[in-house]
Amino acid sequence: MNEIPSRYSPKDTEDKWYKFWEEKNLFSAKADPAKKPFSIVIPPPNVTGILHMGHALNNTIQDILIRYHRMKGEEALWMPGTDHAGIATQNVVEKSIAKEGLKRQDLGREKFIERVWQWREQYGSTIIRQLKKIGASCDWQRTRFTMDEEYSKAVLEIFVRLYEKGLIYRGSYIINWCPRCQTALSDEEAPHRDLEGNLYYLKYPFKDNPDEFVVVATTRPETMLGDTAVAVNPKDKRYKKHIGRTLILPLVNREIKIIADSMVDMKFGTGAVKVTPAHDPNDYALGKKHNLEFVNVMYPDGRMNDLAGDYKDMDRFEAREVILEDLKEKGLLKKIEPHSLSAGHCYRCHTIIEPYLSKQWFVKMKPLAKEALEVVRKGKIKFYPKRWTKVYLNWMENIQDWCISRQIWWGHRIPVYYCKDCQSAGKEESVIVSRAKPDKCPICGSANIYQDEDVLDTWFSSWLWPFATFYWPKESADLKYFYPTSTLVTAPEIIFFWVARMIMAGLEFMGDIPFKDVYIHGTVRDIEGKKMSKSLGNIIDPLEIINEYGTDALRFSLIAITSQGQDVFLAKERFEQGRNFANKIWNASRFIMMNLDPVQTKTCLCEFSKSEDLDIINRWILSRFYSTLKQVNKALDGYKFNEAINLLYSFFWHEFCDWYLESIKAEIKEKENQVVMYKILEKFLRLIHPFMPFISEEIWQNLPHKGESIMNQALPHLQEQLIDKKAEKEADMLFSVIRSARNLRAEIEVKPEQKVLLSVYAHTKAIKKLLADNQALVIKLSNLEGLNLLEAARRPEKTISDVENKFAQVFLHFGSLIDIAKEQGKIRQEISTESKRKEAKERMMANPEFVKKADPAIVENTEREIRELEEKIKRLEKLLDELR
RNA sequence: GGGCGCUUAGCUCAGCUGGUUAGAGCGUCUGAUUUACAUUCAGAAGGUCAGGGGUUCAAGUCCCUUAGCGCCCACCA
Repeated sequence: MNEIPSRYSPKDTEDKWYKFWEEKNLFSAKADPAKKPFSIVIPPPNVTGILHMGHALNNTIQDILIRYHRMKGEEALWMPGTDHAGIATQNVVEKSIAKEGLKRQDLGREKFIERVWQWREQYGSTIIRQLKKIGASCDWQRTRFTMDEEYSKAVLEIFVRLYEKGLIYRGSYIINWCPRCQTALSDEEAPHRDLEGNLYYLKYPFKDNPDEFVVVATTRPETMLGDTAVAVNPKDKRYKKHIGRTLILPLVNREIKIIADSMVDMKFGTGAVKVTPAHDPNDYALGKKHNLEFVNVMYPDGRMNDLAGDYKDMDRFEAREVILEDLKEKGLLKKIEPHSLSAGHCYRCHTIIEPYLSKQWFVKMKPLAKEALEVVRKGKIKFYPKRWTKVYLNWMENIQDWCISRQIWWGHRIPVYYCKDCQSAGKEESVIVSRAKPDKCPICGSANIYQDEDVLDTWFSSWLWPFATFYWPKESADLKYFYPTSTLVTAPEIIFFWVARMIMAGLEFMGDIPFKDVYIHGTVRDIEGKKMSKSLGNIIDPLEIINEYGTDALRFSLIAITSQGQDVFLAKERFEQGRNFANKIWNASRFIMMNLDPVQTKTCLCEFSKSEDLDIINRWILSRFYSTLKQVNKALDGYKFNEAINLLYSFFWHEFCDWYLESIKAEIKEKENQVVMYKILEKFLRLIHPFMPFISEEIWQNLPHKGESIMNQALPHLQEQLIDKKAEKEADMLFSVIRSARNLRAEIEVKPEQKVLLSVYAHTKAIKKLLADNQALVIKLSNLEGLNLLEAARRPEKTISDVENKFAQVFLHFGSLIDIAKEQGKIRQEISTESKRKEAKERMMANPEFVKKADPAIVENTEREIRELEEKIKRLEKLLDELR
């Protein structure tokens, strides 16, 4: 066994085991009525995606849950797949063809979409390969894509059903328009960001008196070209007399009226607001109400159009500057004030959104939201951490209709057709909503029909993910078995986009919630708290970490620093802890394997069923293992991953390695040591496997074992009878004497190789017996020449004492005379600290309220502590006396 | 304008339903290398739990408040 290298090398093991798991088909899940289902649908990454730390965290958490439940004996399905990510993907492919000097319009719709599919063939599996690198145990044979034929059918089905139910409508409204992507966006896709801008005060002259003005304030002066009114509050004394008068809109010389509406805030700006119904949602409402003209002055790409007169073809921001210049020249720019405002930004390209009037398709959300609110309010769906519940409810309560049409090519084309003949006959626009392309117009019978050019919002397909991945609307045994899924693991950014909508879709189309628990993890940030992004250059690439430290190290460290739902501040050095831990597991296992008699691994622990059959150290470590197991289970069931992994870490390193293996080292060939160390290692590997799948498999395969892979073994079964609090206490006592000895050695700088004599006066007979029974252990671990158990509480000559030990007075024999003053100082210090503690406790006891109201166990505890402190102080005083 | 989170050791953070002397990792300091692991071991130093007020027998923990940092939502022209 000497050929096992002394360092764990992830590169030699990871790909090997991943391939093995795949070949053995160990990730696959089937509906099995005999087992409890556990299912997770992956938040489908964009096909354009490459793995970042957020993915690494998100998918590590899911993999831990899946592996954990699989090993618990449940039928665990992790449904993988990718999202076609309409705008993002189209942008990427547009960039790629731009290298050939092409625009998508040059290719035409069909050819362009062909190119996107080609692109997907070539690069679309990158993210999947990368997920495999982090150990994700998805059922890859089920991998879905939101543009798959079956999936697309589900998307159209949903559209048609919602339309038939009257929940989808088409209409002209002010929507969020990205002039760069040239498409409408939903409100969620246009997050507001603060901007430092200006408030411009413009003078609009009266028609009947050009020397008289109304001053309006605006942040977007370029939209003035589309003004069709000026509004004032009817209660505003300043303007009351002007209501109904006509103004001449400067630069365009359009006549516009002053109208009155209570919506106008008298306190803002001048109290008079220019009304641009085609370029502002508020103004749109005013326009509708007051029957104003809607003048759209921009092209879809953000340049001014022919209604903008001289400003035609200028970009909107260029036009702003020129318009201001021109107004200034005419003396119509009264002043400019700095003004901070916020504006929507395209979530794909960060361009400032233009509120834009256009005809789009919408989903009525209020009816869908009703039940989605109920299921969360009633706790049928639970958020972890809980606080996200409120965020969800708040959004759902104020839900707005959802703009679902996008003016791009890549996506599910809207299943709506129009009849050209009807249109040219000037009839009401005929809308044919159909799952398949109709042959002829149902009204006029003409075959001259065409499909709506728009595609659907990507999220309109994502919200079906928990059931469309099971080939809904077909009924299948899998859908029945695995739906509703168990847990959804995602990031907070995605609650509105996806989580909320999945809940609505699930309830509407499946008649049931899509998942029971929603675990929201934090955002991965850099060490300064900034979001990791390419443009900031602060990315830590998970693949680089895997390369340098190993996947298990990556997973360990990510999980260890992620407390429930808090953002993760990441520095590269954090992965050293994971790497070191993997190495520790490796070396402890290596040590065990080098000393393992394979015959003994067949021995059942139950041979030592009576506790006295095992020595204290073995009883202790077994108890500690099962206590840890119990706590880990509890932590995982409550989604406290960091707690679970920290428990495993400190158990293995600080208890199993530092104390247990060191304790049994000299007698490692003893049968009981052989059996216990082997059993614990093997069980520990199973327990750590969900967190660190590769190293656990590698070692487990090299240990004597039954079964083909650790990943389909059962989790260690909790053996309550082996949790032995008495053994834990006794081991603590032994360790504390050993620690005392080590401290004293350090205090007087005894050379490590120098053996010294230790005298101990145990506070109770039980402790004395324990020490007597385990002399060899204490001697070994403190490097003593002997252990002298004292009959009386008297200081032996030329010794120093450990004043802090709770269980015994510990004296280290020191060859020459000791520094009496120092020893006295130490003791006095301790007497003083302990006296203060005792006084504090006595004050508590003297308080009748405490005795009356506190938990009796606490009171009893306090009393006991006072007694113990009293005894300790007495002992210390005696020690001090003896020094005189 | 609302809402949420954070403030605990030099750094990054745990700390659950209030109850022993508040913990970890990293870093620092002392010592150790024929011994499974220097990616290691033994030990040490380091904290008025952001400030103020309150509730309670008892507050890092619950409530109020102030300040700083961060995030989310909102039709502030």
